[in-house]
Amino acid sequence: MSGNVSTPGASVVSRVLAVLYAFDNGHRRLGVTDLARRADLPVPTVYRLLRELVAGEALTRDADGRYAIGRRLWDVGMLAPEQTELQQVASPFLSDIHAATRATVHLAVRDGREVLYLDRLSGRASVPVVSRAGSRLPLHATGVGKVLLAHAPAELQDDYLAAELRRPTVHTITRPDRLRRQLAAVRREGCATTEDEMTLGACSIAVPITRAAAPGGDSEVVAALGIVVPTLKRERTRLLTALQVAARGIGRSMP
Amino acid sequence: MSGNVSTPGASVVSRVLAVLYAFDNGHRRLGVTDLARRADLPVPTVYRLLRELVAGEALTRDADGRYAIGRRLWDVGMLAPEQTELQQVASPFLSDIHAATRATVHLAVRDGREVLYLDRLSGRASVPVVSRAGSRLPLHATGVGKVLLAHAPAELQDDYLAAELRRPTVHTITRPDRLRRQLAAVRREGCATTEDEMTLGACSIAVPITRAAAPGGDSEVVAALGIVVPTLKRERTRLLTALQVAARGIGRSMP
DNA sequence: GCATACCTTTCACTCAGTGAAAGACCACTC
DNA sequence: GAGTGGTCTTTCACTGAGTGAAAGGTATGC
Repeated sequence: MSGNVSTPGASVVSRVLAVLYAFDNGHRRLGVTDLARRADLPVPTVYRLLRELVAGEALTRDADGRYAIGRRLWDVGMLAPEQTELQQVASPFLSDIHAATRATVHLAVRDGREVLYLDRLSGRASVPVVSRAGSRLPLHATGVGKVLLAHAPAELQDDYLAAELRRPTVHTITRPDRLRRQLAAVRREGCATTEDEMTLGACSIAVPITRAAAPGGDSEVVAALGIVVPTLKRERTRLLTALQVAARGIGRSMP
Repeated sequence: MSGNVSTPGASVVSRVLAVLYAFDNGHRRLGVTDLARRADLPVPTVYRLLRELVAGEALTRDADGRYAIGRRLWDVGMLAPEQTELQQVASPFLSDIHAATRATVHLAVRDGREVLYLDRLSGRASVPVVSRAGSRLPLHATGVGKVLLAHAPAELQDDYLAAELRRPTVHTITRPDRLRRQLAAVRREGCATTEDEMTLGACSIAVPITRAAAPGGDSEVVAALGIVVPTLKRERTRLLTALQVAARGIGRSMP
C-alpha cells in the first residue's frame, strides 16, 4: 500500500480508499475528473468505482453530478472505537465546562504531527474558531496541540521541532528553543496557553487528559481538553479549574 | 448491488462495503470469521480484504486479532455533508438549550423508517438515554421520531402505521389509530411529547426544524430537536420555549 | 491427547477489472 | 452556428487480480 495507487498491481481496495481519501474538508463535493486527479487514477476507473460506491450507498451523487460522502459511510465512521469511545465519555464533561464558562470547548487527540479535533462545543457569539470535529491543526499553534506535543514521545518532539514550523499568525511561536522551553513549562504546570497564535483575537488554555493508571503502571496522556475565548488573562484560574475538574473526571471514567 | 454480495459476479467494491457494513453499534470489534459470516462471504476473501483495508488505514487491528473501524474512515465519515453541515449549524443552538435547561438535547433526522441521531448533548446526572450520535431508534417511540414521522410523506406514514410497531416499553403507543391522532396533534401543535415510551423514567419533548423556505416555496421539515428529561410536565412550557427559539434559529441559519 | 474453533496460506482457474480511445454532452466564445 | 475546451459516459479486447476449496497453523479447552 506504500506504493503508488495508480501503478498496475495496485488492488481495487487501495483504489477505492484512494477515491474516498480524495475528499477533504475543503473538497466535500467532487466531480469524476477531480476525484480521478486527486486519487491519481484514470477517469474511467474512478467512474466505475463511483457508480458502485453510490449503488452501495457509500457515496451520494447530487443533481449536478458531483459526489459526496454518504450517510452509510458516516454511520460506519461513527463506529470507530478509538474516536467515539473517548468522545462519548468526555461529552458530558464538555457540556459542564461549556455551561460553566460559555466558551468554546475542544476535545482533541494527537494524530501524528497534528492535532485531531474529536469534538467541539461552541457558543454562538464566541470567537471564530477554525477547528471542528474531524479537522486538524498544527501541534505548536494551539493550546491542545502544545499539551499533546509536550506529552508526546521525546523523539517525536525533537523531530517536530527540527522541521519547519507553520506560521498561521505573526504571534505563532516557531523558534525551536522557545517552543521547547514552553513545552517544559506545560509539563511542569500541567496546562498550556496560547495568545493569538492560531487565530488573531483568540486565546486558549488546555490541559491533558490522563488515563487512570493501572496500580504501579505509568499513567498516559491520551487526549487534551481546551477552551478558546476572545480575551483571557484575568479569567485564567476560573477556566483552568473548570478544565482540570473535567479532565480528571474523564480520566477516571475511561475503561 | 441489490443482488447478493456473495454471489459470483459481485464486485470487489460491493464486497468491501459488505465488510464495512458488517460493523454496527453492538459489534464494533470483530474477527475474520464473524465478519465473513456477517458479510456473507468466504473467510479467505474477507481475510484478504481486511489485510488491504488495514494497510490502507481504513481499519485497525488490535492485539487479539480483531478488527475495528479506523481513524481514516472516521475522518471520511466526518465529511458527509448531509450530516455534518446540519450538525455544525445546529451545534451552538444545542449548547444554548443545554446550558439553559441542563437536560439531554438531541438533534435527529429521519432515515427511512428510523430516527437517526446526529448529535447529542447530555448532562452527567441525567436520565440514561439510549441514543448517541449515529444510533437509530424507531420513529414512533421518541419525541424527535414522532415529529419526523408527523412531517414525513403521507404514504410513508400509512406504510409505517400499517406495519407491526416495536414496543420498547409497556407505555409505547402502538395502536395505529391512536398514533395517527397523535401525529395530527404534533402537526397542529408544533411539538411532540413522550412519556416512558422509549425508556422507563424518561420523558421527552421535541419540535421540528424547518428549512427557511424560498419566497413562495414550501418550507420543509429537515430535522428535529428534542429534549429528554427524567420528569416533565410542570416544566413543559420552559423547555418548549427553549427548543422553539433554537429550532427557528437553526432553520434561519441554514444555507 | 484429541477436538474444536479460529486464523492464515497455497494454488490453479477464470472472470472482473482495466484504460486507451471514442463518443456524447454540455457551456461558453467568436 | 460552427468551433472549442471541458466535462461525463461507454465501448472493448486483453490479462492478471481476485477467487475460494482445501490444507496447514495455532491457540484454546476438556
